[in-house]
Amino acid sequence: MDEREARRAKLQRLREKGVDPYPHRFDRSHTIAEARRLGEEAGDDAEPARVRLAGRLTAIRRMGKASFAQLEDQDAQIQLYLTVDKTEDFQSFKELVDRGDMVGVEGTFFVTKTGELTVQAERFVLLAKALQPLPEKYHGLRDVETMRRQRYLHLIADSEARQLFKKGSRIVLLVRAFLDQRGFVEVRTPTLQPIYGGAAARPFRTYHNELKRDLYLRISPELYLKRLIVGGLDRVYEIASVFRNEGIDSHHNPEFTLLELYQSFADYTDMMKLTEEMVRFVAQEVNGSLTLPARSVDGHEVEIDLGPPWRRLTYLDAIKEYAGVDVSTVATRDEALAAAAGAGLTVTELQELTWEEVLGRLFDERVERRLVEPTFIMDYPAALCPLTKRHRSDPRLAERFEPFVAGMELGNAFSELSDPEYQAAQFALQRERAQSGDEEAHPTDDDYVTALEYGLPPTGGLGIGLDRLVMLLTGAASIRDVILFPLQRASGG
RNA sequence: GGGCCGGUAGCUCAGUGGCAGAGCAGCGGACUCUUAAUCCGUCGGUCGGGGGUUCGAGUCCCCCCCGGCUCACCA
Repeated sequence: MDEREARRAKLQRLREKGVDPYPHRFDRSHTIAEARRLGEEAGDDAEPARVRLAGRLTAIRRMGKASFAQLEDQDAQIQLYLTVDKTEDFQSFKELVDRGDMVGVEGTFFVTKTGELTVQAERFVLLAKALQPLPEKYHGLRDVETMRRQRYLHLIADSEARQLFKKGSRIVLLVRAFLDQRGFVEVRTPTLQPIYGGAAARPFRTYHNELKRDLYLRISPELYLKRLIVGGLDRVYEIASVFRNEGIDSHHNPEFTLLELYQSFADYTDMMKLTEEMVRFVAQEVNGSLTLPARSVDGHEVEIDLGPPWRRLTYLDAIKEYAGVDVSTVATRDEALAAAAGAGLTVTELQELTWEEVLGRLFDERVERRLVEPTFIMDYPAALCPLTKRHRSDPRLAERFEPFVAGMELGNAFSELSDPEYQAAQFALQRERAQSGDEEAHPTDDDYVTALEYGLPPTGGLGIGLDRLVMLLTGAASIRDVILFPLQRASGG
C-alpha cells in the first residue's frame, strides 16, 4: 500500500472515531528546551514534574505494548514513552499515528536505564495529521534542489537548517540594535517606484492598471533615503528587499535584502568606521568570536579576523599589488589594454570597453577573490560613481569604498554627492550612456535633483548586502543557503 | 551562454547492452527500556521528458527540461 494512501486511511479512521485531526489549539506548558532544563534540574528525587509539550514526531520505535518516540520542536527534541497501561488510548497511537504527525502530549519525566530523560506520556492529542511521508530518518534530505523548492521539508528534516535561518534572523535583529544605539531611525520607502535608481542594474518592470503607468521594483532605496536626509532626518536606514534583473549564481539572487543607511555630516571615512564596528558587534554577539574560518585563493585554510581596523587599500593600489599593474600611470584606453594584456587577460574580449571598464575587469579577475582579510577598497574611478562626491584631493577619483571579506563584496559606500548642478550633469552623462546602449545606466530623477537644490548636508552613505553578511557569519557557501525561498526555475521533468 | 557532474521506489543510494535492485519508510505479524530498535513476511517504478541505434536500452547516440560546481556575463 502506498504510504500516502495508508495515511489517508488512518485520517479517515480517526474522523470515524470522532477525533479532530486538525484541532484549533493546544496549551503547552513548556517548549521542549525548557522542559529538558526542568527535567534535568529535577533529578530523580523530586516530585516528577508534569509537562504538556507539543511538536512533531520524528521517530517512532514501536513494541507490542509500548513505544518510544522522538518529539521535536523548533529548538530541541525529547524522547516520549507510551505504554498500554499508562497512556490513554494507546491503541490509537499504535495504529493511527505516524512519523511526521504533529502531536501534543501530557506526562511526567523519568530517566531510562540508559540515562535518557524521557516523558512518560499519559495522554496524547493529534495536532495535525501528516499525509506526506518524511525524508529518510538517518540520511535525512540530501537533495539540494528539494531543500530549496520545499524549504518546509528541509526545515522539518534538518534542525541545523532551522538554527541557521534563526541565526540569519538574529543577525538582522543585531544590525537593528546596533543602529538604534547610534540614533538611526528605521524607515520604509517605496518598493514600487516610478523611476528606479541608486545602483547600476536592470530593473523588473510592472504596471499599475488604475494609474495606467509603468512602475519598477526598486533596485535600491538610495534616492528616497537621501531625500529624507534633505528633510532633516539626521540618520536613517532601511532594510529593503531589492530586485535586480540579472543572473543567478552563488552570490546573486534576483531578490535580496539590502541595508542602506545615511548619516548627516559624515563622509566615507565615517562609514568605514561604522562598517567595522557594526560587523564587530554583530559577529561578537552572534558567534561569540571575531574570527572565522575561510579558504584563501590558493586553497589554504586561513582564519579571518573581523576585528577593526580593517585594511584600507585604494582601488589603484589594489590593482598594482594584486594584478601587478601600476595604473596610476595609465591614462588612456590603449594603455589600459596593454596593462591588461600584461596581467594575462585576453585583450580581444576587452576591445570595446572603456578604460575604467578594463580596470574593472582587472580588478574582478585578479583582485577581488584575493581579498580574504577584511579590506576596504577605496577611491574608485569617478566615471563609475554618478552619485558620489569627487575625491577631495584627486578629481579623477570618487570617495567611494567597498568592503571585502573572504573574497566577497559585502557592500558599497560613499561620500554622497550633494551638489545639485553636478548631480544634474551626472544624470545627463547617464542619459548619454543609456542612449548608447548601456542598460544599466541610471535614469534621470528630476525630483531628486530638486531635493538636492534644497540642500543635502554632507552625508555618508553605506549599503550592506545582508544576505552576504549572513553568509559570512554562518559560513554558507551559497546565497541560496541563507535565503529561505530563493528564485528557482519552474521545476522541469 | 560555455565546460564538467548529477536526475533510478516516498527518502538515501547501487545498477556501464541481456529478468529494474538494496537499506530506510509503508503494509501484515511478534515484541513493555528502545534510541539508525530487533526478528519474520510483504507491497512499492513515467529509470527527468522526447526521439534514435539495436533482436534487446536505466545503460549507447541526438534534442529538450531541472539542479549542482565552474568559467563568462552581471555590482
